Amino acid sequence: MLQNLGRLKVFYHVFSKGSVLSASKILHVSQSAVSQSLQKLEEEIQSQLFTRMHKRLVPTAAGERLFAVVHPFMQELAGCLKNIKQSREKPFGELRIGAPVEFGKAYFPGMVARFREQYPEVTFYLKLGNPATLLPLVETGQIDFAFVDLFLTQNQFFANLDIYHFSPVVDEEIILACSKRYYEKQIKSDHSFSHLKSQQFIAYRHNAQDVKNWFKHHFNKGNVKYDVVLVVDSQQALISAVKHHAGVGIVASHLVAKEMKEGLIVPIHTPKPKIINQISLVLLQDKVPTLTEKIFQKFLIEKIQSMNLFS
Amino acid sequence: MLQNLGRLKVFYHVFSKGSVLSASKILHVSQSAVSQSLQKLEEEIQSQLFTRMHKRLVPTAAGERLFAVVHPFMQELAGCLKNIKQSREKPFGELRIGAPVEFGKAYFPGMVARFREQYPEVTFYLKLGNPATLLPLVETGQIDFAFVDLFLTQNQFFANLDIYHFSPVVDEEIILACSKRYYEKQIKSDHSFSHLKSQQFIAYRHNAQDVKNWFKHHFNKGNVKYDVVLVVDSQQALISAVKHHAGVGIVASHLVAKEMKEGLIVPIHTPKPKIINQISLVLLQDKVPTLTEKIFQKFLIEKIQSMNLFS
DNA sequence: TTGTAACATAAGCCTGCCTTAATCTATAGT
DNA sequence: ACTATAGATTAAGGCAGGCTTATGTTACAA
Repeated sequence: MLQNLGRLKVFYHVFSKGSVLSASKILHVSQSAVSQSLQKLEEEIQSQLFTRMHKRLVPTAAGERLFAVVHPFMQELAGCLKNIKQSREKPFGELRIGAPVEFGKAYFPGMVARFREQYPEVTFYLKLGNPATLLPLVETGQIDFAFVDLFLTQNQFFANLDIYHFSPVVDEEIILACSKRYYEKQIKSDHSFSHLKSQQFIAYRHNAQDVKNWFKHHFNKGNVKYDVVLVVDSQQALISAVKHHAGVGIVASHLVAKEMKEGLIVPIHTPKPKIINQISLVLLQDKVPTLTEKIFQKFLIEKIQSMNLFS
Repeated sequence: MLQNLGRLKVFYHVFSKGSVLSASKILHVSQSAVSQSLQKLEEEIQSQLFTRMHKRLVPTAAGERLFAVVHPFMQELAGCLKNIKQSREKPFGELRIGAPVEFGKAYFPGMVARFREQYPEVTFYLKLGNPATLLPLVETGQIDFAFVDLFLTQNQFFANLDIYHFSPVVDEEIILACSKRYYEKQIKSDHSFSHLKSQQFIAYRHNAQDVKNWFKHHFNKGNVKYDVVLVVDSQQALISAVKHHAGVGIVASHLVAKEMKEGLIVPIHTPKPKIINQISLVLLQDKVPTLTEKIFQKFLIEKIQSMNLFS
């Protein structure tokens, strides 16, 4: 490896201009400085880079070879620095964002599209997943920030949560729901634990973690085996199953607001307060957000809150 | 443009190792020096490149972007320097060579093949042309050296011939020749100027510069208009034309040695000494030849001379 | 609580880069 | 032929900037 990269810059300009003097003007140093730098470089790689002709430097094969490497780099570097610089003045570049699957699927494409209307130079990388997958990505800088919901996975253990900064974005009401027909046939207004625990459940995992969480909250009962009749990978699928009377399931209330109004889907309440699933923006505690990040976060939060999920 | 490229090297290692300390070990400087360099760099581009976490640096988007440019460059640079270095120890890389058309066509392919058997890491770029095109390429470093013959174009004017170094490689005997049948029918042993100048000529240019040079040498007569019946672009074509009794033409004697021995082609002599076309190796006066160049030049000259063009 | 590991900061030294000035040399101009 | 000029190299010395040592800070482990 070369010990002094700075001399490559001198070489680059000398090669480009074919002259020490004009290079020295570009570099704002004396021609002597350029001459000396160049000699040091040649000494270092122990090869002539130019043959000295009167008032002119003619590149040797080694010089040509080196320039072929340095030239494109200088171009790219200049472009890269320009990008970094201009992303301080106006949003620019790729934003790498994590989000829960439902949240991401439901809101992100539209948000991104609308944001890009305003800031067309911003591109996106969207990683969907649960906190267990997203937080490590935030920690290692593989994504810039993430949205996470804490309910469905709230009982999982995360070490070092204090390296993150959480800011609540929106609250979802989490309910246990079933179709009206299922309710009338199976629930019959009996909201006791012993009755409810024997229902047929639609869950997101085979272990029914979401269901367990719901019962833990409402009855303070854990470690119960529930009858999971269907495992789904999305709330939309769950809602569809519920509509078809397949059983009861956990869902964000705003996603079934219409169905509840029409009486197709019925929430199952208990005396305990509602479960609120807090969706938070999470970023590294010490990270100074870039302009692009700040603007997009502001944009996204405003849009989401203006949608008023409880309406 | 970045003012201090050296700091990129520090950045590169810090990014690679994700740690100031381990970068400092690689760079053989103190941990503090690395820390300071990095801060200077961030200051210079006015963007954070890493978010500082406890005992760890996590790259930001800007850092990732910069690394994406610097990383491939460092790889290529290392490779390039390795190449340059090893081309000091054994022949390596591309040789860019100029040669006269005939000379190049006749000898080069075989030479290159045989050389590459011995030094397979050497590749070639061969530019065929006359001195008027080759010398400027040597001067501007676009080819490393060239072989030129001076006879056919000897009367052309070249400025600054003293920036080149010429070393004779081989002497060709240049003759005026025709077929035996043409000789017996048209020349009839009359080698006088007045008789010869009225023959039918095969030449390499419309202006018959080669023919003019021959008459200038043998009779000291210039500025005569000759009857050029055929213009060819190669000695092989000229030889073919001569064999078919089309007229007389200038050719290197060794190219028609066999035909002369068999009596098919006849040279036209005069009392003046033979014309010797000296083929020289030409390189820039001040250029220190690389190992690859020296070895190939030696190889080529030995091969050519061992062929003994006058045999 | 203490110890430790890793990064940041402070202060001063010293290397190495840059400047100025002189020298060299090929070309242009008279 | 003589001089002037322009561009490169060489030499010497000043000084900025990078490096080192020492200290501060902080989170994690024991």
